[in-house]
Amino acid sequence: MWELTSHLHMKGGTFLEIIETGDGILLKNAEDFEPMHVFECGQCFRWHRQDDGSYRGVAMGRLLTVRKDSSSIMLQGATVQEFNSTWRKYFDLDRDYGQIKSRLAEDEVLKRAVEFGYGIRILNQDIWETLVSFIISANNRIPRIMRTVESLCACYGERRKASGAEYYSFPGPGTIASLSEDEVRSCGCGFRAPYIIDAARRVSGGEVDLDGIREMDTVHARKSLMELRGVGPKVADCVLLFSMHKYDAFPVDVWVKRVMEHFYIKEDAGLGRIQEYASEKFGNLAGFAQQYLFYYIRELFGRELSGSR
DNA sequence: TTGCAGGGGTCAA
DNA sequence: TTGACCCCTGCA
Repeated sequence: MWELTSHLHMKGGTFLEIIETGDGILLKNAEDFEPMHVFECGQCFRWHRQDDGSYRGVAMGRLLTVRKDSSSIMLQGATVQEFNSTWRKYFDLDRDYGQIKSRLAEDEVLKRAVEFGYGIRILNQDIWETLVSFIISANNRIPRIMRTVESLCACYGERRKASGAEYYSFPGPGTIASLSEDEVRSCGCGFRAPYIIDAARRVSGGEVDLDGIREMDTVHARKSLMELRGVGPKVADCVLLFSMHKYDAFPVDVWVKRVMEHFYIKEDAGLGRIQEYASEKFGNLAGFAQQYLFYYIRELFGRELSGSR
């Protein structure tokens, strides 16, 4: 049953049409949006593929199912109000990815990577959740990171209901600050448990202001994040890119290191050299380039090896 | 069945 | 620069 049409938004020369249906929001003409690419390019850990190919997840405290049919995207469980206040920004829908891709595709390697992961979008995720998730990601693999995050939410998140389904929010810094190391460890966090508790105490106590860090330039924001225990260059760059709109951040993990050495630098290179190279070559699109490259190299060579992040 | 090697960011020595 | 950290997977 279709209801109410229609909220029109300009986006890169085409109109994104937003239609409210009985059980969600339908986005027509949503270009450059492929749920599999968005949710499986390593930027998020609470989205799960369903048997019908849709993805269901909890983000920004809400349960949502995302489904793609031909050229439309269905956001099942969302209202127009939630779309405007939350999902539009979360899915970065006001950005013209077509333009970004054509600029990146001037480079031969990225041309292939962009063709492969054509529907990637960089999500604007909650900063606290992104910080904790990527502290957990250190020395870890994606399936285990997902299990650990779910376990933290199930044990210490808030239990909520939406359209008959139960789900758990991500526990806030105040909640985690009150937990013991054993309680956090028991969720599968391992040696990262003290880092997570330390971050929770400093954030909930006001010593660290995550929103304030987001307002800094990339260099200072990165430095501030790295003052947290368990946050090195890679974790800091992921937080910058996936929750703070710092699109010049270029997270370098083993896969990105491999792809940069193999295709560009042609020899072993340290982190500093790789980031310098990326910054010169991709500039303020470095973060986008990183996502296309990561998805491309991992899907081609890595998936059966590990699933690491 | 068991046990061991390997993977992966950050910290501390 | 290097080993330890926690846990899972793959393979003898």
